Amino acid sequence: MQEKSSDLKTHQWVYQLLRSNLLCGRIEPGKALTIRGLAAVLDVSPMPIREALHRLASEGAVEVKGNRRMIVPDMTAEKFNELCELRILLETHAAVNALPYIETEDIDRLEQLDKQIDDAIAAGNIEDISLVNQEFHRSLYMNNPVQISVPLIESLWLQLGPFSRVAISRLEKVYLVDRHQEAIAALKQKDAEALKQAIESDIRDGIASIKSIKGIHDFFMATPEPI
Amino acid sequence: MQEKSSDLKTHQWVYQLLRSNLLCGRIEPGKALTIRGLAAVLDVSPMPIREALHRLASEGAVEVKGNRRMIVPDMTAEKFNELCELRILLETHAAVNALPYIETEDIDRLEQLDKQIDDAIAAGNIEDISLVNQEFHRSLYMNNPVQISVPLIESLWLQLGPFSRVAISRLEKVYLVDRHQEAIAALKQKDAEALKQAIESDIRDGIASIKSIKGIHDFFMATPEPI
DNA sequence: ATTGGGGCATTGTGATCACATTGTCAGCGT
DNA sequence: ACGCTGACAATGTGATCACAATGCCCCAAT
Repeated sequence: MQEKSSDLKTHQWVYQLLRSNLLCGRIEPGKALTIRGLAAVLDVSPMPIREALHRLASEGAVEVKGNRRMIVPDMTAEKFNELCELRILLETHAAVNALPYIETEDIDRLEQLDKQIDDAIAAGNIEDISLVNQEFHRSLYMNNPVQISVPLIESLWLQLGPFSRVAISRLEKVYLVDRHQEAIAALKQKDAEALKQAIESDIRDGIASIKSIKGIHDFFMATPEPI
Repeated sequence: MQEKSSDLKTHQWVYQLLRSNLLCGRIEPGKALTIRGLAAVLDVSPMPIREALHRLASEGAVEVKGNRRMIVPDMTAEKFNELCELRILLETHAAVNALPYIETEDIDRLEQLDKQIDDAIAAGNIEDISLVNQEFHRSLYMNNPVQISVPLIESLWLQLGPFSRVAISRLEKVYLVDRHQEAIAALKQKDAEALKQAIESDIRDGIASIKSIKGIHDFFMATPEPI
């Protein structure tokens, strides 16, 4: 567990902590979260936990069940498809709209991040793969000074995160056609259509590899597993 | 001010109250919101206000400035364009994905809502126009049992709401090609492409009428008004 | 008259407490 | 042995309090 940075409000620290743990899947779907429980673990009062948890709930990262329980939502096949479709819609839009603002130093940073992803894949560090991959996408989209879409995209990531981890951990090997290289090439050529295709392919590759997992249907709650 | 329904948590009541006031533009851009101030007005403790305000902040409806002040964000021309583009992306997607689930009784409800909009326009009730129009769109998209996109769309509405009101109030007359009728016709025929076109045209009509307002640039903060 | 400083008011934050509601489980009755 | 009931534990919620930080404003000094 990371130390709390001193110039950060407690509720922000809690939020970022929970958020990053959800994004990289360290908190699993179905996990129950209680205010007092987390307060005891993190050694703060229940108040900042409430704030963080409610914010995550409003972003769809946790689900408030009935009147008492908060859990990390289970994934269904339909939800998964919809989340991926929305990722493609929003992220291709965000990428194309960031394109005019890309400088060479931004491309350098993206190449550096892509290298970090390769390292994480080589090391088999699933949590780093998720986090650095998200950082790659985010630092691409953030070049657009008008930031409306990134929070929406991150909401999708939050909902996909916990499930992705359990899914990816079932992959024997994370193969990747390097769509990030295609995206970087498109950035260098200022080719919006190629960039859009690269981002969409990148996302679809992830979907395809998850769907190729044997027994993946066991992880979808709403899809009754075949006998 | 509406009475608090008894089976509603206080913070939910506050949230919905602020939210609907933002959506219909009853709270203007630049308006400063303080926890204690609202607590005094609504006669509740500061705690549920904090919750509601922070949630609205995470949805982009209010902006936390520096360390102390919370204000309703000002609109810029660039933000406005991006918000509208994202509305088109997400809402056409949501409409098309809701199409398979539309029953005849759903269409009845939509026609009823469309009629309410006409009444509100005839009465010149700007707040009702906004609220009922949003209800029309929402009740269309909500037919899809997989609800991921609606919260994202509502976040866009929240950011557009306060600005729309001051803009629409400058329209001498709210003319409307009735795109809702086109949408309803597309629903009846189960024509996805026509539905998509109707929704996109509906949104673009709104943009066009706002952009046609003389002196509209005075409302965009980032566009310096001519001397 | 203008400007800088100091004190007061206001604000957000977080801890603690009190309370209502709900889940859980032991113990009793059948 | 099974089911119901009542009490206790746990949980979310909201109010109140204390505190630090920031803004504001009046007053004094130049």
